[in-house]
Amino acid sequence: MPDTRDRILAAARVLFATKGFGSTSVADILHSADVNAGSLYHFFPGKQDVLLAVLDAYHAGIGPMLLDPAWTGVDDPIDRVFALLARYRGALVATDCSYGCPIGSLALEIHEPDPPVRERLAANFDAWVAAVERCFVDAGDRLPADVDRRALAVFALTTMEGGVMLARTHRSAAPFDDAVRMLRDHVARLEAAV
Amino acid sequence: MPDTRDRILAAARVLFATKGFGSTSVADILHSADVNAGSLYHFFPGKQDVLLAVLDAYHAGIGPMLLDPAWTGVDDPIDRVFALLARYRGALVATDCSYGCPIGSLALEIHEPDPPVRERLAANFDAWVAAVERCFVDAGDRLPADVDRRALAVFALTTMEGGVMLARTHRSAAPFDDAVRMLRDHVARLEAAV
DNA sequence: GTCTATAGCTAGATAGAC
DNA sequence: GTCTATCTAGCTATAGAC
Repeated sequence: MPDTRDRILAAARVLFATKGFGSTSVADILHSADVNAGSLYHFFPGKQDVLLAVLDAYHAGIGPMLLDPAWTGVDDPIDRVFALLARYRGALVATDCSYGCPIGSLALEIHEPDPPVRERLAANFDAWVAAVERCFVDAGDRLPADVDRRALAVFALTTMEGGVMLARTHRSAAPFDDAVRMLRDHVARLEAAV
Repeated sequence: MPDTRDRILAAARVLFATKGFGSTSVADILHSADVNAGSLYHFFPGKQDVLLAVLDAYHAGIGPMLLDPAWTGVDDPIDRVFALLARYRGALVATDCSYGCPIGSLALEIHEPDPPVRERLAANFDAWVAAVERCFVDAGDRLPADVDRRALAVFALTTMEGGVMLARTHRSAAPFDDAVRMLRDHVARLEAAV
């Protein structure tokens, strides 16, 4: 039996990703984690603190939980960018295009987040961008020297997040694929321009 | 004094855009519109039906409320695309990067929307994409013939929505500007490739 | 650390006079 | 069409025994 605190976090992570933060009640978490209210409030001051811990877990796990699985067997730095995007596509189609990026969903759901929440959302985005920026940096002179690697990584993130948003709304991976195909074309043209 | 129903819709539109749907209570709408509960429930069966009417209003108003103001004095079809994106940037900076695209926010906030809600969100995205696709179609042979105009319009939408998401989270227009600059560069390379 | 029971509040929605 | 008062359900969080 895993640690109680971990069970709470695991349950909350799934529920926040599938139902959102506001639509997930503490009772939902308790039921899903098979835990009593007293235990949850023993470990966390309140519901928002559970969210903070979930966001910290995402941030800490971006390597082992997201990047490493996406990049096993993929060495080419530019292929890695699109392997990462393909990972999000896999999550989409595996859930009938209803599950996307949990960070993005929370970022738009919580309109006026308390500073600690917003900071953690931003930190997650920053870590994603830094990882992809690293790919583009590693691509070296395959990309024109004057191309801003970090801005290109931000562009990859907006493509993914916007693609997930449209795919979920249309319940179809087609808009996600359209956007990623355009990004792939852009990167190919950058490579051809060297 | 405007029509009561219109006052309700105007108040709900602002509240849903600034606070979100879930965080806006019926009491908030009543107070903001200076209307009593009996009046709201006379015109609408419930809160969700107010949302449906708001989404219909966005859809009906995409020309007069969004495209027309963005495109006055802008005749070049490709400039029109970026004038539209600049309009969203203006909304961002005017609100300290806390207000973005109301449709996108609702699309990610409401995780399992009832079919009528999801259909209207999709219809709003479709209308946006169709308008931008028209711009790229009007660009004619300034773009390579084999470029999918509709996919390019979807790409513009994902850039905008993703950019708004990051700008709001970072409370900075910089990521929005990064993404739009990359899109602009992509379109410029397409034009140069003809 | 875990359990049950419940406080205290706010939500969406309704009733019925006018 | 508009008003006030109110119902019922669900929420977060707490109390206090074990």
